[in-house]
Amino acid sequence: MYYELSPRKQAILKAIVDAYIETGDPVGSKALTQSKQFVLSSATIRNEMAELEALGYLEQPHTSAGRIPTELGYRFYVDALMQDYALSQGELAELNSMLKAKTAELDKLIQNAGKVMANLTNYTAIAVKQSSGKNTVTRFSLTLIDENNFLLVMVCGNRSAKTRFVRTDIPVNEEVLEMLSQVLNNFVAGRDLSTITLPYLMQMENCLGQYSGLVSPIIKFVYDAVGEENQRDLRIDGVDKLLEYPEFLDQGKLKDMLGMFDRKEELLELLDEEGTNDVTILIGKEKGVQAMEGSSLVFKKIVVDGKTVGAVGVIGPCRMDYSKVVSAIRYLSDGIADAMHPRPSLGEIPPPDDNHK
Amino acid sequence: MYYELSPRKQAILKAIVDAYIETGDPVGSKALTQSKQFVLSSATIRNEMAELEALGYLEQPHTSAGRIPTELGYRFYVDALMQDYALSQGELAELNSMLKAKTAELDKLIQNAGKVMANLTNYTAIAVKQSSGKNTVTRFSLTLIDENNFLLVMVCGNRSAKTRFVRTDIPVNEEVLEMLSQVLNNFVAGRDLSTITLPYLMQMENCLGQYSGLVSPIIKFVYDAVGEENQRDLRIDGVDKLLEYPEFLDQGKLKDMLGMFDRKEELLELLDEEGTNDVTILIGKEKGVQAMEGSSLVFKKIVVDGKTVGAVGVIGPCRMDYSKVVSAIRYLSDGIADAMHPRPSLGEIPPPDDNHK
DNA sequence: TTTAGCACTTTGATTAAAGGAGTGCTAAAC
DNA sequence: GTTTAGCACTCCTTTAATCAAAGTGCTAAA
Repeated sequence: MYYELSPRKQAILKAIVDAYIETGDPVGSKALTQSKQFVLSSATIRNEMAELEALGYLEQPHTSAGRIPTELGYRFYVDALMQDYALSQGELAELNSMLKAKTAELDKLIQNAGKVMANLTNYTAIAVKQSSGKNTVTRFSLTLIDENNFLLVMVCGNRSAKTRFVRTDIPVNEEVLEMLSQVLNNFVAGRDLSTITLPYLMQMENCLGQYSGLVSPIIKFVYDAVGEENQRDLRIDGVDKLLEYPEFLDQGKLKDMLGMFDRKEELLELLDEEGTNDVTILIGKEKGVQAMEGSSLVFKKIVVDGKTVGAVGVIGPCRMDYSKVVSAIRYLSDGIADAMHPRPSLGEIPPPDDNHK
Repeated sequence: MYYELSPRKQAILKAIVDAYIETGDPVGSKALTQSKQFVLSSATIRNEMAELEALGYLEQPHTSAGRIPTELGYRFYVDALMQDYALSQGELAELNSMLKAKTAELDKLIQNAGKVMANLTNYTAIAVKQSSGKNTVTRFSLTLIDENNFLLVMVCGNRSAKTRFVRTDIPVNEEVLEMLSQVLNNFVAGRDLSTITLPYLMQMENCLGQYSGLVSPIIKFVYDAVGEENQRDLRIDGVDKLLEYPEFLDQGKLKDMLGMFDRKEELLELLDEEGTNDVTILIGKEKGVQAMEGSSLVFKKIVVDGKTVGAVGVIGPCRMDYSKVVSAIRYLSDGIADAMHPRPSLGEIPPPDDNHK
């Protein structure tokens, strides 16, 4: 698809995107000739720009403004034209000081990553602790608190556990809980989380005799817990950075963004983007999310021992300093993975056994 | 301080604040006479307004606009003039549906409280789970996973639970865990979290015989969990609601707010505001926080058994529908407290100082 | 194929004028 | 003494008009 662009067109496109990223003003033919990098007249450049526009890489805000890149233009830029950015000493120092902090705790690392990222790039940062896709329920454990309250613990295959306090109007005791626990384990233990649906859980009701009244709260909690387990913890830092970019002064855009930050699900879906294990760049509405119009999301998964444990990234206007952002994200994501990897020390979560039991 | 206001001045002030809260436009003398509630000419009202301005309750955006309340004006309004707002059927239903969810888990309740609050009031909601300094460990529960792994669950007095996977090189089985659990419960259950220090935990080592090797990961976990439990978790919902109020279109204000939401410490400090146990209203820069200029924070602590376990509130423009907000917050805060500590007639949760086992 | 030249469009900033809202003050009425 | 009608004044907002700047597309020549 891209081969249709002559080297000269590519060079012009690159120059336009670079300039637009830097200034935010539409760039005209004259500005390019003045930058000395082309020995062409503005008229020639105008012709090329007109063709780039016809091909869909550029657009004009209005008849007589300069050109700005379209989503396709940015796409081509990041795929083929963008140069690597070498992080400065100061930037490296900032990133390292965070990574060197003596904690191998993923939560903390990811939390800090967001802050550092927002600070360094001057875009809003996102950081997510991500549970790996396939997960099973290992077992349930019920702990009596008093006759109207017990604690439900759901232990998952990926070494995580969810707890939930359950209040019940039907008095319970150790024996009842034992019984309940067996039924629950028979029904749900060992199953993949995704196969635990509401209708499936309903079947439990029959097995509980006089305690079938307990089933509905429990079903709800199991269902919630399953949902929660699939829910990842998304942090967003530096929301106020959005305001530094005029594209978000339009209050409609800003509202879209803030709404998305609030809801989070949409954002998490975008982060699920499979594919590459390197930095992923989503430009504008590429993935069909309306609220992303005019914005780009750049992120990289954090992979430890072949498992995705989270991701860090940045969200900002399409007119984003991609090369710097990509370098920073790559460095940070890899750095966190490194920090997580070594030293199996006390109290840490052990690496997953291939089989237990 | 307030006695200097004649009843008529108070009525006029109230009418102005009410009108301004509703429309957001400065209100002039004519508008008040047209509202039929005063049998006075606009000239008389103008005189009163001029005096109210001299006293510091009103101000004019410019020479020939109407008047708007000053911070002092709002203060007097909420302290003395504001009428109670009766929540509508629909609003009550919304609040109740959240409270009725059969979970006594504070985290979830507070999480949902924020969402419901933002939705109901149309202002940005804040919800904080505040560990009261005083929290106790109710009990421990150990669940075997396989001979080298078990799950440690710590149940706290304030209805929260922490879990941790423990891997051990010393093979364990149900009996060992039972024994461990007893030792743990003897040592730690019922104690205030703040009294659980590292040296104290170390003493456990002696009681465990051949399993004393297990103690160190457990100690680390308990210690971590205690720390985590003391951390306050501030959630902010409905940030995009800010954009519905023209006072935040001024991008400076908006940036201040978003910055404050990002940092959180400042906000947490404001929430620490002691004093009343009812709804607290902070207007503008009253507490010396620059970023709060033009904004108000309304919140109420959630108190269970005399202990503050969190708070819910709302943040928005000074021109806020205080009466509705206050009603909603009061209802929700009390409702959560109830849900955490249901009526004793059901004989449910024993007060935390009760003996355990 | 490239370029110089030029007419054309659109934006943004500036200015001027008109309209509106609300006030403060004065003097008269209650 | 209080209240009110009347009126001049101030300041904001909107609209329209003008002007300069920026950038383009097109044509014709190099």
